[in-house]
Amino acid sequence: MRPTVRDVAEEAGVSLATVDRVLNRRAGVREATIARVEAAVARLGFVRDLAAANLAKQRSYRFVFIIPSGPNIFMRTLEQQAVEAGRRGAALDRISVEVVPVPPFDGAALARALDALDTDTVSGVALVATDSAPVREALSRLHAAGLPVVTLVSDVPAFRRSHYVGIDNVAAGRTAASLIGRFVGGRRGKIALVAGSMLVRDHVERRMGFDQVIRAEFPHLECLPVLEGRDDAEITGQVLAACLAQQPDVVGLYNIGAGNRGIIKVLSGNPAYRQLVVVAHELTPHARNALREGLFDAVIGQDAGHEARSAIRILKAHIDGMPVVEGQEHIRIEIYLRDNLP
Amino acid sequence: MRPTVRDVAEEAGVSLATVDRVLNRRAGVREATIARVEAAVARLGFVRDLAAANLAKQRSYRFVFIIPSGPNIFMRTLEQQAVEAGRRGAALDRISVEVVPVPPFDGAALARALDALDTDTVSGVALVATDSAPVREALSRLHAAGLPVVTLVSDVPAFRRSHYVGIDNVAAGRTAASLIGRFVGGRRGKIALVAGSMLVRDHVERRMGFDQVIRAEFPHLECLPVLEGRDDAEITGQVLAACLAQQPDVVGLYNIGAGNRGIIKVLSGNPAYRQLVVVAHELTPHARNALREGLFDAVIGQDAGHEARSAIRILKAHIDGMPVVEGQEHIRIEIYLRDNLP
DNA sequence: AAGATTGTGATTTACGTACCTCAAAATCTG
DNA sequence: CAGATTTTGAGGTACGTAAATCACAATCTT
Repeated sequence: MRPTVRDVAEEAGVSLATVDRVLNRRAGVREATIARVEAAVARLGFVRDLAAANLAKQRSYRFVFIIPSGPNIFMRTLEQQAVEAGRRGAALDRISVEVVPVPPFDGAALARALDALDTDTVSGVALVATDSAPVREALSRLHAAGLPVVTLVSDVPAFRRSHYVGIDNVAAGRTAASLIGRFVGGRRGKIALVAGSMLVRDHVERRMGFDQVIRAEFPHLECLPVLEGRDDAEITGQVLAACLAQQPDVVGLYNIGAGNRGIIKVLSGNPAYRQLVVVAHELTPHARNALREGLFDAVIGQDAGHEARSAIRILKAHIDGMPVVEGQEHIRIEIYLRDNLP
Repeated sequence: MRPTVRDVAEEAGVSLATVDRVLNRRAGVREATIARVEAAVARLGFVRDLAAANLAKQRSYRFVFIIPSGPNIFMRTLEQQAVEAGRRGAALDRISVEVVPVPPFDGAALARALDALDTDTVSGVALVATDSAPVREALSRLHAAGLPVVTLVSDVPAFRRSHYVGIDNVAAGRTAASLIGRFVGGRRGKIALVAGSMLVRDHVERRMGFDQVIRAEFPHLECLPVLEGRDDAEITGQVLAACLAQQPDVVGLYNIGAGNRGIIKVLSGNPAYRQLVVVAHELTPHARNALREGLFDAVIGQDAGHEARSAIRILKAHIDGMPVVEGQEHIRIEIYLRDNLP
């Protein structure tokens, strides 16, 4: 049988109340006594039964997810997964999840949303970060209030948040470059790059990683300046169409951000574009179709459901003072070809 | 506040004891009363608090993982992850995990191990299945005894087990073929295939998927007969070396099973072999090095930690009568290039 | 109709921890 | 050494469910 607090009390030769004071770091216990209790805990290998503890504590967790609004399908999936994970968590643990939408690429709006949070009733925050000064300040305020903060998908400097949940975007960019470079197969030419905005870290980092590898390993390829599509299918389509019309020797295309629908529309509009090696992000239904039809050659994905669940687990672990299981929370760079579509 | 059994009792106009009988499907309640209680449950949206229930029940879960012994690093990782997940589970839920080693590729031994399980004290079984008649029969016996059974990595026919935790091996084979086909870049030639044994389903399925895609999409490539390395580095190395020495026009290599060490030794022994496009399975330290050095071109992986945790969650869900969260338990086919190594 | 069987209710204890109160003991202060 | 203060002990209640006991009523047997 597992040892209980009673066993610890007996082993340490103190009362149950004292063990309780030590375990819950309440004041009013002499150093020497604390040491005795801790020794007993160690000797018995006592581990607090979290289920029973939470039952007694009647603790509940109120988590807020701040996610960009708009048609970005990945963000919508993330939102939906967060809500669903919350619904499920409500049954087992006492978790509730609320989603607060904010306009995309708008640091000021995000900062306002952060400042509007009631730090007394909210127990943790997960957000897709736009990396700007007001956001960083707002995060510092949350940190000061003792709220755990998790960044999703796109990060901010490490000391502003408790944890980052998302892929390594530099590595994702490198991967995209490697795939395009190898799939192009020795031909020389230019590569078109489309991002949402250079105001979000994830896009900046992907671009960086991409550049690195192209320069180092595929010097016969050349990256064109990054187009900005604001993660909007319309705009993305327009800027890409203009670029392709103007540049004759494009052999590859890397869509760093969202707006795959716009890309697909342009590509399927001109048979010549089928030759292009295309890599995009996020396995949305559109991207999946494009892969199946050979319009896209690879898609780099990340598991929105995993990220939502992971964020919740991490916030909860921070509050409970439990360690985070790194292996479980690491978000992988997924590569999809036509052949491993789930 | 969440409704409790008391609320349900009041709402249904019956006593707590009756509610308890209905909820736990105990005998001695009239149909009409059962219906009334169930209506009340539905009306209030009552969900039993599993933590409290397990606390009261003093229920504990004893899970047995049956994993092939031997030097196969992936299997060793799986074992270690299972033990670790069990250690962690001991604190929260009351989970214990034991690992039973069996000789690899030995259906009779596996069947004996299954039959040796004490179905009274074991609450669930996870196994890496060798697919043979005695194993299928032993699984049927476990099923009859009411034990949930999860297959890991390699499957058996669906009605013999409760759930399969692992990648879609046919798709994995297709993915390998697609990568090799595209990386070869139009050259024509032969592809060497090395598996552990054609007695395990995962290897058979990978091979099938691989063949499919090569035939359909890369007709200029030809698959050589499958070599069997018994997931052993020594043997794998020997059969591969012999094959390569004999076949002059091999352009690609797919290692379906383990024994990457043997492959690497052969490849690094002859500079000419550096030209080969090589795809292997499982991101072991050796495979990782080989990727980094360009000896391997891609590695197809699966997350052993995820699989171990997933198996435990699924077994527990079966016992608790809770639904399985498919999205969470789906094991992805991971593709690793030099650039997205974690 | 007496006895057996079955359905139901009321009540209690238990699980392991948190947290509260009140009193007693130990230690410190002057 | 008295008085003040800090530390410790004893005991209780609570969390939400499981499960047991006992009592009684309703229904069925013969």
